[in-house]
Amino acid sequence: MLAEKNIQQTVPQYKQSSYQIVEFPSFADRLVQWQLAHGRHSLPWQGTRDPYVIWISEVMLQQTQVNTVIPYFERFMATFPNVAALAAASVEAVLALWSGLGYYSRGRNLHRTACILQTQYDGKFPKDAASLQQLPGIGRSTAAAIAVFAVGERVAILDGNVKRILARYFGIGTYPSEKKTEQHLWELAEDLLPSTQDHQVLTAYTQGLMDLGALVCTRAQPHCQRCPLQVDCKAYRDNLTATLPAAKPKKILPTKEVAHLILLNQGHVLLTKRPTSGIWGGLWCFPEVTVDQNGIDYCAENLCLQVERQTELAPLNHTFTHFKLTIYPQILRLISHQSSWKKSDRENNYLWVGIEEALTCAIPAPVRKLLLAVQPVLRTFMHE
DNA sequence: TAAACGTGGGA
DNA sequence: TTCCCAAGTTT
Repeated sequence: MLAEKNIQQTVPQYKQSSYQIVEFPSFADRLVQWQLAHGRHSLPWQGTRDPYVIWISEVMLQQTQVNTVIPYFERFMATFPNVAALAAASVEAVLALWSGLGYYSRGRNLHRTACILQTQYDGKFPKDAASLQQLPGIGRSTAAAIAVFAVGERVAILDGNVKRILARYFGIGTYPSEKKTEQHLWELAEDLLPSTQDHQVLTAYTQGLMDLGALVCTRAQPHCQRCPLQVDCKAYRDNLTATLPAAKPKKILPTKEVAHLILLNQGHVLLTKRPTSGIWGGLWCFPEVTVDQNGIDYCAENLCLQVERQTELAPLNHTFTHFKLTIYPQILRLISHQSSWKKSDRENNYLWVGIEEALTCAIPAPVRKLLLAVQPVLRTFMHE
């Protein structure tokens, strides 16, 4: 068995009998055995030690749930099967596949890192977590995950799953992302690592933390009956699983309002590329103006385009992590015989595209929603 | 260091 | 509806 040679950490209260020494399996041993029997083994990025595959999956999984990631991962691997293919692509092509997944700096950093690997590392990945962590978009926990799964390095991860498991197991009542608590959790995570260097054990252990967090030690209504750590879990003992880990301090989200101008002409829609910094960095969006700006005037003054008809659409609410946005969309149908209408082009960060093609571009989720809402309207126009 | 950075699902 | 937050990193 994989873990039997690794029974070293013990739970003191179980070996205090002077009549017989009962070695109770360590935290790590119980987790490893549980993972092998009950964990996930068939996710699309499992069963390989290819660091490229592991890297892409780990980055996609940052702050994103498995079921959301799977289709994105499949598309991404089919299009960019290796570092060379990713490095050879444009950032825009990468962001197009990232469209809808959120946190777009992840996509930009993925491309940056692929280029760095290609030009400075002979297209290969460094073999240790410390080196991996120097690459854009790879922090301490992601670097550790890649190093464990790819080469079996003995390093600790600390993601949301691990924070929740440890907060409950040790009965830690302070907010896990508060600096001092997080430092403590990193130390615990390192202390709990299996003492072996065995690749398969370290993989099962690391995967076991994620699987336990996702399947058993869930945020709401954890399944403690099925937990291999239940016997010495402080939160379970003290009936605190509902209150640990401590909730994030609440903040009231500010609300912003903007108008989005959906310019239509001859079956095409106008998109403009947002600056790299800020929300939706590097993505194609509708021209955005303040709610008190007149869309028709904006078109005339800034784009030299004459509007034939203006139609307001229902407001669209979109919530980010740090603010709420209400989008007031308006369709602006151009007078169709303007010689200059298609002059806006990629070099100016403007792009006229057919609506089907627009849906394949690097666009954020609300723009996709609006494009889908506008599709039938556009067909009506085409038939007039 | 606190804040920026997306989106969708579950309760 | 509203709130919480998920395989975090960067600035």
